[in-house]
Amino acid sequence: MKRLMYETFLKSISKFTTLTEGEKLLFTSMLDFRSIPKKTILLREGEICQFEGYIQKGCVRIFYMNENGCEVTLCFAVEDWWVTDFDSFYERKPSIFFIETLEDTEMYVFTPATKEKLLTSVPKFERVFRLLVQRNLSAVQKRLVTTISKTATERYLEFIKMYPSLPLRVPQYYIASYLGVSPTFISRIRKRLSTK
Amino acid sequence: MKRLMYETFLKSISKFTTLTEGEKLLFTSMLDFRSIPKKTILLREGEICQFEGYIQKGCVRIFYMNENGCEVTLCFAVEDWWVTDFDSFYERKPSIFFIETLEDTEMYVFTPATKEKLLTSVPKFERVFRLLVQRNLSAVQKRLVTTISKTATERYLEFIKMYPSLPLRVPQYYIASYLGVSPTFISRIRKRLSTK
DNA sequence: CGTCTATTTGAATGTACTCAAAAGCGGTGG
DNA sequence: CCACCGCTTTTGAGTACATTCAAATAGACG
Repeated sequence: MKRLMYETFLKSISKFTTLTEGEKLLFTSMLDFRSIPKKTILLREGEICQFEGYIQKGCVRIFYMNENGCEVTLCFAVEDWWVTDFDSFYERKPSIFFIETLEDTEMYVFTPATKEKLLTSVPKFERVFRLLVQRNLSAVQKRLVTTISKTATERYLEFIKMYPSLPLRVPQYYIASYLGVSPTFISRIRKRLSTK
Repeated sequence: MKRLMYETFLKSISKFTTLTEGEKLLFTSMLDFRSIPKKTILLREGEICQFEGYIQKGCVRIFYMNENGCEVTLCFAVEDWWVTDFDSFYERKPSIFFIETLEDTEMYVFTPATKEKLLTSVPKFERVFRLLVQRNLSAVQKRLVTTISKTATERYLEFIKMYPSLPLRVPQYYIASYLGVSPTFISRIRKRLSTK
């Protein structure tokens, strides 16, 4: 019963390692299920992030808010993605980010305590999460390079190619804040592209 | 004798874990020492990265070269930093980056084989390197946010505050390519700042 | 249907870029 | 010691990409 719920989840972990039935049980027993309505703030700047979540269903974004109240979307996370502020969650530091749901969302979450327990009881998971973080790092590195060296139009095209479903799921101005472009200009980009 | 050479190195690892003498010996025995002249290319785009290096002395940069031959400096690494292309080194994939020395450099390096051996023989190191990668990720995330939301002048000021010694060590146009600004414009920024 | 939110459009502006030329700087050899 | 060469930085003029502000339009939802 419960095993079924975790199916996609365990499949996603199995990309990195092979788990015994016992380890699978241990893993899933550490997780809390949470169902969260749209537009809920899960973490505020200054708070210490208390969760590392695997998204079963829904959509979440991490964003930074600068002095002027201007937002930068660090990332979107949808089904089969992990979401947390690593720096805050693992180092117990106040976060500089906000995390909010953009849709009704279902997540399996670790707390710092359950995550630590998992890692110490099955060291194999250290490796799994190291690999996850490495992939994340590599993705952010590539995005940084793109942000620096491409025009807004190129970045927009790359974005819709990489995440074709997101423009249908989230407001356009969030995509603007992800690409580092004003909402106005996203609109003009789309217009230019559609007339060609 | 040899122990002394590794002193700063072991101190840097000890921030993350406590090591027994045996573990220290194992660790250091896995490392190769390399002395590399200035302006040596250590990794080319398309190659698989064969090293993960700890910089004892010198300066290295990782950069991306786009279609037009335009460079983006992903990062500079100096004393007490690690340098590798994670994605390429760990996943055995052709790199999209170049790595080159900017000064005569001394490094302790792992190969994929020695690194893997270290990780399997002392699982504790999985954690150490997970933490290192997490910090790296967190730094790149912050930089992405800065790159998106701040002006070139603000980014320049932030850079020299964070790395006061680098402008004295590396040519200005490398800093430009790190900040995502033309060399011409860095010059103008400096002029404007100096006349105020 | 009305209200609230999101997107589009126009006009004016600004930030940063390109290109080309000049100046500065450092090393090497005559 | 100076002259020359190559490399880096500076400067000027013109331009492009993207922003801001304000107003108009379009969509979504009760």
